[in-house]
Amino acid sequence: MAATRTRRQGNTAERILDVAERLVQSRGFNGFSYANVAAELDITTASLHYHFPGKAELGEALIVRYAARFADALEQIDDRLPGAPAKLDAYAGLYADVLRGKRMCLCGILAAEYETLPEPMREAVVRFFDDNVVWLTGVLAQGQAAGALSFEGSLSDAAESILSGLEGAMLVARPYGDLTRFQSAAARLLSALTD
Amino acid sequence: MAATRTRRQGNTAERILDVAERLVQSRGFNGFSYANVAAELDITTASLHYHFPGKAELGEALIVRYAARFADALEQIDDRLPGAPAKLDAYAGLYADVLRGKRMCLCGILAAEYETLPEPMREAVVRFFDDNVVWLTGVLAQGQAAGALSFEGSLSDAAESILSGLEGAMLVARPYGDLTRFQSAAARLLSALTD
DNA sequence: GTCTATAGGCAGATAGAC
DNA sequence: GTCTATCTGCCTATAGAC
Repeated sequence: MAATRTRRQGNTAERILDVAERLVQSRGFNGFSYANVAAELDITTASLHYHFPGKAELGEALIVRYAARFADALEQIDDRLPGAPAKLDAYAGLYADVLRGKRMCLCGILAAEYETLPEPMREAVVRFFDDNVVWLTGVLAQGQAAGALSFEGSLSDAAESILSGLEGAMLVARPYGDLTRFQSAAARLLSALTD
Repeated sequence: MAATRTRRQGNTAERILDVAERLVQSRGFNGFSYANVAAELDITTASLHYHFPGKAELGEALIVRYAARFADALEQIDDRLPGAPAKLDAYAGLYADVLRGKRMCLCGILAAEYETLPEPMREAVVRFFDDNVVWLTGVLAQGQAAGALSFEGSLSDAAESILSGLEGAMLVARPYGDLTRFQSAAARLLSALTD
C-alpha cells in the first residue's frame, strides 16, 4: 500500500526540498544557503548533508521533482480539457499560480544563473524547457488540426515563443508584485494564436 | 574641453564597471565577487572599495550606466529610423547584440535576483523597465497613428508584452547558446503587431 | 589611488559521537 | 538520522602605509 503511516509534513528529505524550492524560486540558487534551509526546519546543516551530499545534488533533486510535478500537471490538463485553447489557458494558469506565490518559475530563475550552475543542473534545466516545448507543440498541432488555432511559422517556433513569453512575463512582473501585469501579457500571447 | 589626455581604456572606475558589468550579465549579481573583478584588472579588492564603497553602490552604478547607454541607443533609433516597425526591429536588435555576447540583459538578470537586491538597485531595475515601456508605448502610438501597426488592448499593455517577451526570449535562448532561437521569438513578437 | 595586512562573517562540507 | 565541533575557504569590508 501507499503509506503505512501518516506523514502530515512528509519525510525530512521532502521537507528540505519544499523549503529549498521556495528559497530558490524567490532568491535564486546563489541566493540561498544550507544554513537558511536548516534554520527554517530547525535542524543542522550537517543533517542536510546527510540527505543531500552537496548543494549541487540538492539543486538537481529540486529540478527533477519540479519537472515531474509539472509533467503531472500537463497530463491532468490533457485529461480534463479537450480543446487546445483551453489547454493553453490552463498552461498559462500554472505560471500564474507560481507567480501568485511570489515565486519565479524554478527553471526560469535557474536559467538566469545558468552560467554558474553545475553541469547536471544545467542539463535538467534544459530538459525542462525541452519537455515544455514538446508538450506545447503537441497542443498547437491539435489546435491547428481542429481549426481552433492559427499561426505562422513552425509549430515548435510558436511553442518556444509561448514558453519564453510566459517566462519573461513572470520575470518582469515579479518586481512589480503585479499579477495582472502577467495576466495581460499571457492573454496577449495566447490571443495572437486565435486571431 | 572633453578629454585633456588620451584614455585608451578609460579611467579605473570605468574599467571596473566594464568588468563587473560583464560578470553580472553572465553570472548574476550573486554570482560574482570583488575578487573576480580585481583579478581581471590586476588590482586589489581594497582598490575597488576606493572607487565603489560597497557591492551595493557598484551594482547601482552598473544599472545607472547601463540604463543611460540604453537610453542613448533608443534616442539614436528615434533619430535614424523614421517608421515604427523599423524602430521595433532595431529595438529587438539591441537585445540580440547583448545575447550575441553571451550575456543576459543586465536588468533582466537582476530581475531574477530581485528579492536579494538592496533597495536602490531594485528601484533602478524597475526604472529601467519603466523607461523601456514608455519608449515602446510612444513607438506603438506612432505606428498606430500611421497605420503601420495594429493591435488590440492598450498601448502600454502591448509595450509591456514586447519588453517581457524579449527578456524571456533572451532568458530561455541563452542556455541553448542559440541566437536564432531568440531571433525567431523576437520576429514572432513583432509580426503579431503588423498582422 | 593603490597597496599590505587583516578583520569578521558566512559559505559548503566533513568527522565522529549518539 | 541528527547532533556537536570543526575545517577551510571565500566573502565584503576596513585601517593605515606608501
